[in-house]
Amino acid sequence: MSPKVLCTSRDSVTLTRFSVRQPVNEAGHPGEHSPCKPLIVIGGETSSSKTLKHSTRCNKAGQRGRRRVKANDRERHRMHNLNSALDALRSILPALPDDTKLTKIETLRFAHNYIWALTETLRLADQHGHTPEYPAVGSELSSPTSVSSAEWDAASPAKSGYVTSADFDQRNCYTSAHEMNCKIVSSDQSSVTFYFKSFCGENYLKNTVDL
DNA sequence: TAGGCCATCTGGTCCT
DNA sequence: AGGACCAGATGGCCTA
Repeated sequence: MSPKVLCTSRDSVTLTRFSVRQPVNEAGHPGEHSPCKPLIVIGGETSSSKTLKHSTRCNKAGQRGRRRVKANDRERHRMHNLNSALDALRSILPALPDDTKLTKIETLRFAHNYIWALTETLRLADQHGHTPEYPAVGSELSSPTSVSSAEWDAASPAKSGYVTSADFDQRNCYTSAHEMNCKIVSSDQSSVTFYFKSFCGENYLKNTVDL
């Protein structure tokens, strides 16, 4: 499952696996508009307006239809912005080995785990008396390597300063539905190695950060 | 073919 | 009144 970028619609990205649907009117026929900007006219029936009452009703329906079209456009735009933000989040997460694109929920969970792992790394660095050195803006973070589920299961958390994500959540009065998604497996004066679940299939990742 | 994921439409609610 | 946000419904595409 690796959709490819097809086209941009305003500030958004459209994916080939999700062809932009033509709007379907009440008769079920697709519209004739540009694929990147579906338009649906609702309540815009034309009438010979035999009576003022009928005309008023049609005008109200037409106004309602125009409002609905505008609202649809705003909603589309809003969701595109949301997707852009998710893409931005994906772009700063470590690349997966097979370059698989994370789904929305996977992206959020992966980010949660990754932030936790990095937070723990900083905490351990501080514990060892290091001053964290942040990479220059635009520089690449080290990419994690793939870990088998067996290796994940076998990995023992580091004894020194080890904290589970569940502990982390408790310290912050959170409850976590998914515990133990990260493991600090080793830490010494010079580096911290952690495993974390990517939430993409059965992928487990390993990363070592130099202190 | 079923299930997952997604984009879009839609009506409701809240806020300015 | 109009915009932002949200959740439900719908239907298309893809994969196992």
